[in-house]
Parts: sequence; C-alpha cells; structure tokens
Amino acid sequence: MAAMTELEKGPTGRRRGRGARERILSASQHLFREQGINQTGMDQLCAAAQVSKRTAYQHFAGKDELIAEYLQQVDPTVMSSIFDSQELTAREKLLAVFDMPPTNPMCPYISAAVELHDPDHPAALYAKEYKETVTAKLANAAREAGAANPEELGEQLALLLDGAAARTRVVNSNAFPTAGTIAVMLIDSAIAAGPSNDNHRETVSR
Amino acid sequence: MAAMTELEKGPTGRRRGRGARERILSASQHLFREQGINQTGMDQLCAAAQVSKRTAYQHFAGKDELIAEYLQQVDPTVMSSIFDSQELTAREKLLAVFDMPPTNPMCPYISAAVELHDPDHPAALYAKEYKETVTAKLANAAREAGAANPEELGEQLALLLDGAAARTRVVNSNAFPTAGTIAVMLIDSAIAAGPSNDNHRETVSR
DNA sequence: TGTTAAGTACACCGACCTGTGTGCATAACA
DNA sequence: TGTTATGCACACAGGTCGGTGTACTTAACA
Repeated sequence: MAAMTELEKGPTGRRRGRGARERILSASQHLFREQGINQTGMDQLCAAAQVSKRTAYQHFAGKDELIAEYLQQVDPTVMSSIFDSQELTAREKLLAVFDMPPTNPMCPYISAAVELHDPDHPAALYAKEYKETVTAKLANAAREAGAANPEELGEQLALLLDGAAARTRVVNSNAFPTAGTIAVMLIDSAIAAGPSNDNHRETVSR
Repeated sequence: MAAMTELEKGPTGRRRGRGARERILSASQHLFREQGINQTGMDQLCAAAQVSKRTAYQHFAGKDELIAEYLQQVDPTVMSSIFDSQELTAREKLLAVFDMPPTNPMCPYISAAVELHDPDHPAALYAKEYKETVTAKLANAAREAGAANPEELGEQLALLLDGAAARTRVVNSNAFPTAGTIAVMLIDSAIAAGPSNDNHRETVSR
C-alpha cells in the first residue's frame, strides 16, 4: 500500500531524468510477485510506479522485455550473501539456503516459467540459467565441504529447494523445514562417504 | 493434431444428446496441459472439442468451473494404480511414484495453483486437497513399510515429488531420477530405524 | 410421429490488454 | 540562460477475452 519505497521523487542523480526506469522495476517486484505476471497489466504497473505508460515503453520494448529484466533483478548476485560469506563453513552454506524464506508467494523463477509457459521466453531462459547457477554454487560448496559426489549433492539440494518452494505454494504450509531436514541427512551422508581422505573444509576448489 | 480421440461423433448413449460435456473435458486435458490454462481461450477449446460455445456454457457456469472440473478429472483416483496395487510391497509403492513421468509439461496441480494465483479458486483448493491426499497415501504406505515416522516420511517423499516436477519444468531435464535416489535413502533410513520391532510388510494399517 | 431436451451457428457485448501518437512540461547540464 | 534528453497526460487503435442472445436443427424416447 502506502509503502511505495523512497524513490518516489526519483534519485535525481541518475543520468539526467527522474529515474522512471528504477521505479518501474521496483513496482514490478511488488506486483509481479504478489499478483502474478499475467494478472498484472501495464496500466496498473505504470500507475503503481507513478510513471506514464509512454515512458515505460520508451524504457522497455515490451512487456516481455520488462518481465525478463524484472526476473534478472530479483536476485542478481544469486545468493552471494550466503555463498560468498566468509563466516560460514561450506556445510553451513549448504544449509543456509533452506532458511531464507518465507519469501512472498513463491520462488519467482518457477512462477515465471509456469506463467509464461514458453520455454524460449527470455525470462524463462534466465530462470533456467539462474537455477543452474544455484545448482553449481551448491555443488561448489558441497565439494568444499568434502562431499563424496559434489555434483550429485548440489543437484539434490537444488531439487529440495524447488520442491519446498512449489509445495509451499500448492499446499499452504511452509515446506522449507522439511526440506532442511532432508538436506541435513544428504549432506552428512555425503560428507561421511568423503571425497577420499583429506580435508573437510577450507578446500577452495575454484 | 489429427488425434482427436475417438468420441468425435459422441458416445450416442449418454442421456439424450451427443456427449458434448465429455468432449469439452477431454479437450481441456489436452489444451490446458500443453498450452496452459490462461493461454487457452474458450473459443479455441470449444473448437478443439467440436462443441459450440453456447453448449459449453450450458454445461459449465464459467471457465473457472471448467478449470476445477478439468483438474478433478486429471487423476480422480489419486494414483490408485500404485497405492491399491496388490502386487507391490509397501516399499515398492513408495518408489513407484517416482517412475510415473515424464508426464507432459508438468504436474497440473502445481501449474494450476501458479497460473490461477488465487488460493481460494476452487481448482486451487482441489489442488491442495489432491496433494494432501497423496501425502496421506504415502504416509500410509510408509507405515505399512515399517518406517520410523510414517507421517514425516510421507511429507518428505511428497516434497521430493513436487520438487522433481517443478525442477523438470524450469531447468529442462528430467529430475525424477534424482528424486528417486533421495527417496531410496530416506526410505531405507526410515525403515532401518524401524517403528519399534514387528512386521515390515503386510501391515494394512487402515 | 410428435415432443422435448441437447446441441448448433453466429453475431455480438463490454471489459481489458498491449502498445502508439501527439503535444507539452521539466529537470539536468553546458 | 538555453538546449536537450527525459518524462507526462491522454486519447486511441487493434486485438483478445469471457460470456450471452437468438433462432435454428437434430437426436432420443414415448
């Protein structure tokens, strides 16, 4: 509602104008997540961003392009607060991803892929790319933690994440704790099986 | 394409008319799954079902009602071919659910919940109900298999299922084998921990 | 054969959607 | 201060959507 961020008057500093683009993307974060992409019209979005429709279409070639940029702005660093943390051990990183939510309605990447329903849509391609990046980061942390098969563990944990997100949406209870429980089992089992002999942490493998 | 079922001329036997309702629901199974619910208009659906639009709206109060009935017809028995099987042990039942797909694009229940985006939509309520039924059946089979905590194992396996479905959609590779691998671990671990002492099969708990 | 329920053909409505065209205001920078 | 990119207000085009009204044919059953 009245919590329309603080850039209402625009940052006044970007380039020349009054930062309409930022407001549009900011509004899309709210509306696309809370109402869905298809349920949010450009008129409503422009009104919420306090931007004229004409301006919106000067910044974005069309709604599809806006959707793609919206999705890219959801988490541009791909959970770097977890994976680039200096304070967490690799094992703690693997578990931290299950403590993030309850984000709003659901993982925006799955939502976008389902709502757009076109695997070739730029946003759908980015969603896939994002998921693959997360999986790779999980695999890296798994390797660092000394897992027997880091790629496999990464894929498994990624699946748990997606399962928790999807299930939380359909059924109406937080499924992340359950996913976390399974994750602990998988991680401990994989680490117990070990990579062979040596270190279990501080093996920065890349 | 030309594979428009076999009831083109209608079953000729139902009640009086020519079975338009069945054709509509049959067409919705194809179109809603392959194109999505929002992307499928009533005009297209009626054309595919070879039914006049007027007739469609005499059978269904509106698109929402049609969606709900479509979803209820996807799997009315809730995987009874697995759970009511006489030939499968309880443990085999728990694993069999991961061998079903690759169904078309994705679990229709998750799709519906995401696409409709209204938790109170009749179809969304049914999706939730369906998922809860599956979870309960998994828990039953888990108890029958002698799992330490059947409810927990049921919830865990259900989460794996949803994760595999969602992930298969976003990333573009079949995630069910990975889910199955995790399932084996969880099941064996839960059974090893045992309910206490007695039987590991043929305990028809309901 | 006649009655009646079921289905048909097709034009049409209002709402909403993405996207434009145009003329005007204004903030930023030189 | 003047220039120019940036943004605004607003009407409107063209399309699609869900849903309806009307007058008709046809299939089922008595």
